[in-house]
Amino acid sequence: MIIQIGGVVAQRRIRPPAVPVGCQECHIRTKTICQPLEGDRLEIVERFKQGDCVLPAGSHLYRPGEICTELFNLLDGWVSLYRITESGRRQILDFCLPGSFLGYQAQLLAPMLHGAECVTDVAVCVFPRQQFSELVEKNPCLSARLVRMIAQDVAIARDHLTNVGSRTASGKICHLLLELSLRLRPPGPAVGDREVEIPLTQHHIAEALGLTSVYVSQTLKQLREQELLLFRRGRLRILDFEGLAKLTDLDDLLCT
Amino acid sequence: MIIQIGGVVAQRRIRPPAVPVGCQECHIRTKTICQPLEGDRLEIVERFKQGDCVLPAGSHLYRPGEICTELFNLLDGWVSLYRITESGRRQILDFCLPGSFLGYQAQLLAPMLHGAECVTDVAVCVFPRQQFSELVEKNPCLSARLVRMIAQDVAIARDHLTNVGSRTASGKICHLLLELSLRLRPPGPAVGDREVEIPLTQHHIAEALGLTSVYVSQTLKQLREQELLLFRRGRLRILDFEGLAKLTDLDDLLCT
DNA sequence: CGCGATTTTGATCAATGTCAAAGGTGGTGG
DNA sequence: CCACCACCTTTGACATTGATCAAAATCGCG
Repeated sequence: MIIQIGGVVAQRRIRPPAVPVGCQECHIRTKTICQPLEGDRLEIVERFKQGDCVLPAGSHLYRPGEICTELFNLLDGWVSLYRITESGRRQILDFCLPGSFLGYQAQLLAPMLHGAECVTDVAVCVFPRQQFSELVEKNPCLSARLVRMIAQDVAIARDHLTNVGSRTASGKICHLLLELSLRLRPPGPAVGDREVEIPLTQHHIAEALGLTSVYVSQTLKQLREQELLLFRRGRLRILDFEGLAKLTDLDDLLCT
Repeated sequence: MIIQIGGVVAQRRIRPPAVPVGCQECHIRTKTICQPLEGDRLEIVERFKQGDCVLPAGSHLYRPGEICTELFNLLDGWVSLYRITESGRRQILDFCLPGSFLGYQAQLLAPMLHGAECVTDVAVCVFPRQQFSELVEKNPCLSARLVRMIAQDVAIARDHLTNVGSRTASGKICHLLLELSLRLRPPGPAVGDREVEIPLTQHHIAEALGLTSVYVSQTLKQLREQELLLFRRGRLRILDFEGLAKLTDLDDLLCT
């Protein structure tokens, strides 16, 4: 079943989002909460699941302060998690890639502490929020998986905090882009100068790092001139991996 | 049993740390991981626990990159969690109060991603790390509790990220101090102008907010002159709650 | 071709960092 | 009880990073 949610405002469309046919064929199964379920046991989530849903870039899965009645497995596309401060500034907390489990928070049924906006066109698999605690309680393996996923979120949030709190603008930008490029190609030490697709606006980068988009533009220019990296129109090319390593601690990136 | 750990360098001693006699009498029992265990069932952790330990201010429970063989329940005192960047700067991630459960991370047995340093003299209750996963698996109620505690850590880390990424220096300082004062007196709307003890150095505040300690000093002076708040020698007095509310979003604070 | 969104550029300004030195404070030992 | 010392805080002058404002250039798309 395909269900429909939320707003409009389409923008960044890389390719049509892919929706798998069933949990068995789901390409993100091993990355998300469903990972511990094998073979027959996949039915547990298959029956629980509400349906799939495709959303255009710019639409919101949920907004901060809102009561949200679903939980989401990101199947395809990029989503940004964000908060809005009293002054109206928007702080992006994280960029989520396929396999992310979105919408969980300590007080499950309370108003959302953050929002989730589609950066690109997106496909999600939707769970009902109400019965989720029950599902987890009945399946201890899911709860172990949940702990690990959330603990990972802590590590990521702290990594971003460290980045935003203690690096200079160019350091922040390099760290963020490197982090994303590593998340996109997890395995091995293969770090050539190949390109990766990072469908973000300079404005997105600015909002994630607590900078202005014009300063991001200027800093990216410098990085280009220093032949460290090249980021244009959603494509990142890493020119000098060694040089970047000095600017931004790679250790962090490897262990998150 | 009292066991001994770690370094020296005593400094900020408010009062001697309190170590409870047994889990039954433990004053932080309901705040930490042990919360779901009642009556007889407390034995589960009582048998598991390795012992208690008192540490002087300035000593480390564990350092980043280190293999740590314990997990800690903070019984008394304040602890800072921090990371060190390639440039040597230290970013404080959080200040932990009694009841915090310290040292858990996604890859339990991997080197620690952050360090934990005692801000004041501290008392902790020590768990062995090796068998912890097993303990949790055998007791589903603990795993549910663990999920909630870690999810809370995510919310806190994101709150700090928002603070550091999107507020001005005075906004950051107010937010941090207000957050801490609310954590110290959780219940009700009682917010007089009474004092709270916040045993932090201006340097601690600077390291948590990505500022310099001299700028923290200057900004605190301004806040004093604007009669918003008064922070001196580890004591915070809130002078103008309304005024502060405009500078720093209180909603966040209430829901974390 | 024309429009909205994004990126770039240049000029100027404000916030925060850096450096250096002087006061305070509390703890310790004589 | 006093003197000293380490650490913490304050102050002032100055340097730098990054923000702001405004306008032009570019891009993607219909």
